[in-house]
Amino acid sequence: MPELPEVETVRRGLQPVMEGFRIVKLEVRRKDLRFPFQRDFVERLAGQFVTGLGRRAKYLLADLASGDVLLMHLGMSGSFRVTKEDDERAPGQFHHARAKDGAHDHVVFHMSSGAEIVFNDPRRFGYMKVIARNALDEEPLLSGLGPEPLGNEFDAAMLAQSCANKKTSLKAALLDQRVVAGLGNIYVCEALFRAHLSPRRLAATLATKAGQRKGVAGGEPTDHAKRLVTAIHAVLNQAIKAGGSSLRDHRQTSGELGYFQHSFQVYDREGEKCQTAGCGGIVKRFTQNGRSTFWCPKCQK
DNA sequence: CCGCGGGCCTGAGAGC
DNA sequence: TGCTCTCAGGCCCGCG
Repeated sequence: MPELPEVETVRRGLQPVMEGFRIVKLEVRRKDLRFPFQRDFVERLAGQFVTGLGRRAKYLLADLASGDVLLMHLGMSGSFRVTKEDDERAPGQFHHARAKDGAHDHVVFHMSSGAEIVFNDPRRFGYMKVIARNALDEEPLLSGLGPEPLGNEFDAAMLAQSCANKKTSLKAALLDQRVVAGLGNIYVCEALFRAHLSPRRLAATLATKAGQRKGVAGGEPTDHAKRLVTAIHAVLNQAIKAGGSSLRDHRQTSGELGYFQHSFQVYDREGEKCQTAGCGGIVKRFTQNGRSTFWCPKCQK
């Protein structure tokens, strides 16, 4: 479930207890998540010093002093919870709460910082994999990813160009991690709403006719493409500031809820009045490529 | 190559 | 209460 803002929130929560510390002990409580763990997974991580914690799209990447990188993905229901081992007996209710879903606590990192970091994932669509840093460029999980939506290289011209030859809807294009990496169903709906663009629109309409024929980078972005990039930036930055969105599973690593869900304007708001000033439309829902789309047919064109 | 639909899992909530 | 059905923030894979 986590999209870029949730993953970034998790990264910021883990960084202070992982970066600059050693993985004293690693518990792996099952043989697989989405994929089986590598045979040497534990031995390559146990005792290792973490030099940095980064993010690429919806992936977390922990750099190790050994030259390996630990790649982590939260799937739909993955989460990390941090507690200090030294205040372990303080919150009695904590142990109580943990016993409740302890069944899905699959991986536990015991850090030299004194932190205990538990990865919980009921649906097990998440996964972890250790890769040599110098083989990162050939890693199939990462190699197809498009630009970071908050990175410098992502702009209207680039978005228009990568949409120019697409035969899908704009909604599907934005969910395609090869076009832009990190958006998911919620933030695509929200960005399209804020840009007043229809999810049904053909993706290729973001480029001018000339740009579509040429298919050249730096070609001709339309005002629509500019508006969309602005909306994507805005919604992601606001969501990160709010600690992400907590619908079902996502929490900050401290256990606190994110609160961007209160700022959704269309997602999960079917039947509500459109929030665009003076619009008066009603938020509708329909299915596109097997996913729910929420939008206002009146002001999104 | 591209786009789509199925499948992977569990749990929450609605309706009966 | 409990059963059945639908749906969920993602992404890999096989098919046409």
